[in-house]
Amino acid sequence: MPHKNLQRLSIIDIARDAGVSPATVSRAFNRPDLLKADTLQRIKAVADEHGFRPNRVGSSLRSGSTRTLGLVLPTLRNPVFAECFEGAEQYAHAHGYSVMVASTSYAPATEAAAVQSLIDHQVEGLILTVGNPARSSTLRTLTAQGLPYVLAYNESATHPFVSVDNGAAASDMVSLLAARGHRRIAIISGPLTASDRARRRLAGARSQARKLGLDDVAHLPMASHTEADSEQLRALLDAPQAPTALFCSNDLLAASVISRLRGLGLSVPADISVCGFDGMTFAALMVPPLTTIEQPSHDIGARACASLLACLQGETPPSLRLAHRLISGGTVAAATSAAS
Amino acid sequence: MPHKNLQRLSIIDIARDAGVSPATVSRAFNRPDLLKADTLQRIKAVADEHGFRPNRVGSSLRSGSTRTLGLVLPTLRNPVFAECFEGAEQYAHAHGYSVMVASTSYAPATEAAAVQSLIDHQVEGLILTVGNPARSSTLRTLTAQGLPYVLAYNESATHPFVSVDNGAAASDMVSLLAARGHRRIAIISGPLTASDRARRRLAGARSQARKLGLDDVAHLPMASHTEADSEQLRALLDAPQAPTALFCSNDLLAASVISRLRGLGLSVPADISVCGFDGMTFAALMVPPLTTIEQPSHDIGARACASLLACLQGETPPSLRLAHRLISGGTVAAATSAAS
DNA sequence: GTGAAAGCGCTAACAT
DNA sequence: ATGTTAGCGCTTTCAC
Repeated sequence: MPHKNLQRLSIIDIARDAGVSPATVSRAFNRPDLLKADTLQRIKAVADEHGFRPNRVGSSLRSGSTRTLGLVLPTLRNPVFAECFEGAEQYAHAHGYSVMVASTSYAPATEAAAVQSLIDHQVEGLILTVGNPARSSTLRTLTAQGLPYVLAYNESATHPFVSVDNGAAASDMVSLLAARGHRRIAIISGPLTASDRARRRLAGARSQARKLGLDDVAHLPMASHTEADSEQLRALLDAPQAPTALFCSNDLLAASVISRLRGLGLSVPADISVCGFDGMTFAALMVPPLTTIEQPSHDIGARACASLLACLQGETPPSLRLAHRLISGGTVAAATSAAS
Repeated sequence: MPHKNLQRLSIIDIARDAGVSPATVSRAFNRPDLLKADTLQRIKAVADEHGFRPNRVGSSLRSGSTRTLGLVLPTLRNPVFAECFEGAEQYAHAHGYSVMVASTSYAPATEAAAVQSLIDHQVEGLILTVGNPARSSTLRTLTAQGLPYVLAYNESATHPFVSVDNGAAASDMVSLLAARGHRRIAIISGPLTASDRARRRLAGARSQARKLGLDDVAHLPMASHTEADSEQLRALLDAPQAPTALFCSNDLLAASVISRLRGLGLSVPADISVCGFDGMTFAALMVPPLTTIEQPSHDIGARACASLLACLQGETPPSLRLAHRLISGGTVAAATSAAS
């Protein structure tokens, strides 16, 4: 049974008890292959007896390696990012790394602080989702420091990333809506300045709408990324030439839109069609299930982690656009005659 | 503009440049009040010029304090736990602490590994949600090590915790159902062995059902915490004396149940009533909104963190049962004549 | 196959 | 108000 060790033991104590030098104890944990079998066994026995485990702080300081990665995400309350975290966490653990997460609430100041805190902790690299890679001072800081990083969800010409092709995905969704007979589509998003992804999705949707000869795509930006405003929705739908389909730039927002529409007395998809983007697990449980674009979030996290670890090996892994998948749920119906 | 500092600077380099001793640079960052204003300013200037920040690994090793807490949760994909994380993270940051999270997937082995990893990182204390506090070997390890910890969501007679009163909350829900005329209620849960919370909720519901003279509460345990099985549901509802209301032990499961019921051709609440437990933000966006018990998850995280920090000060904060709130959504209707 | 010794970056007595 | 010094726990040449 383990002794109560209030005062933590060190490698030196174990060395003394096992009748070896501290260096040998160190080897027992890091390069066990270098030791004679019975030396190793004796050391392990003593260590176990005391419940001893090497202090990573000492180890990190001496070796200059913390084997810890940083992960910076807007919010874990969006299940999409939570999945990404779990993907990254699992991949990291499987490869001997730990991860420290920080959430930024989409605020650049919080983002900068989070990254700084992670750097202070001597993380060896970062995975992050930022508002806009092109304007991110955080990213410039990282480059200046020479600290490896990989973006997740963001796309960029100048920074390494793992994402889906947001433009193509939005385009696919517009094609689906068009195939269902919708010609007047509106995009609902959060603040564009805080999300280049929403901007890319908007651009992709508009371009495809033009290509298919649909009406101009209206854009309704909300103050929040995840909450729709009833008044704005009502105004949009009361106008002449109101859209028959609402394409929301994320699933949480889509759920909010559907809920608000119901408050306005409209039913989805009977009165109006709605779709989202993200493919959070929950979307499939909605009644009816949400029509959306599924992003492989777990994989985005895992692959971003893989890329980052490759960076740490001195490689320069390519940016990745993983496959998205259009999930046809029950919130998009065939367009009927003009609504009012 | 910051120089490119590939080779990280140390306090000694800054000291040399600023013409002071290393100790003074250390004080500039930790006890700035001890320095003469212009010494401080000079040091800060030099540090800024190089983008220097003290290495926390060195600091932790020397001071014996990492100012980092561990947080161990079943899964961040349940938004309830994500909110808890954000509550803890915010509280910790506001008090100068960082947090390392780990998710366990409800697996005891993963839980043990996660805790060990956190201990290796020399966290100063832990907040954790375990399957069953009474049988948790992890908790025994922590006690043996003398490492402070606070449970979140769990209730226990022997371990410090922050939660709601699960039994009372379940009892409230049963009262609501009874008031709506339901006399045959079934509880749907995940595996009970993996969640003492589900067990407490079941016990609370049963006790209240007896008190109100309702029929015996049936219990239908699913293989997963968050996914309902259609066959099991069908069997339950096809039986004579089928329940008119299904009380699910968490919101994710409730959403799954509602979705499966729809697959069986049943509509909620017209054909059958369903309610959940957790109060995840998303529950309010469901159509109709889910009837559930709201737990103050953000607060549970924050208060658990506060309690843990109090432990670190040598205090012994009391366990806390925070207030829950019954949210009457639209998934519970008045019971009609016996279903079939 | 194992030991001795130096030092990673920092802080905390203890001096002055 | 600031400097000197020792050492936190560990890894890593370099010996033997």
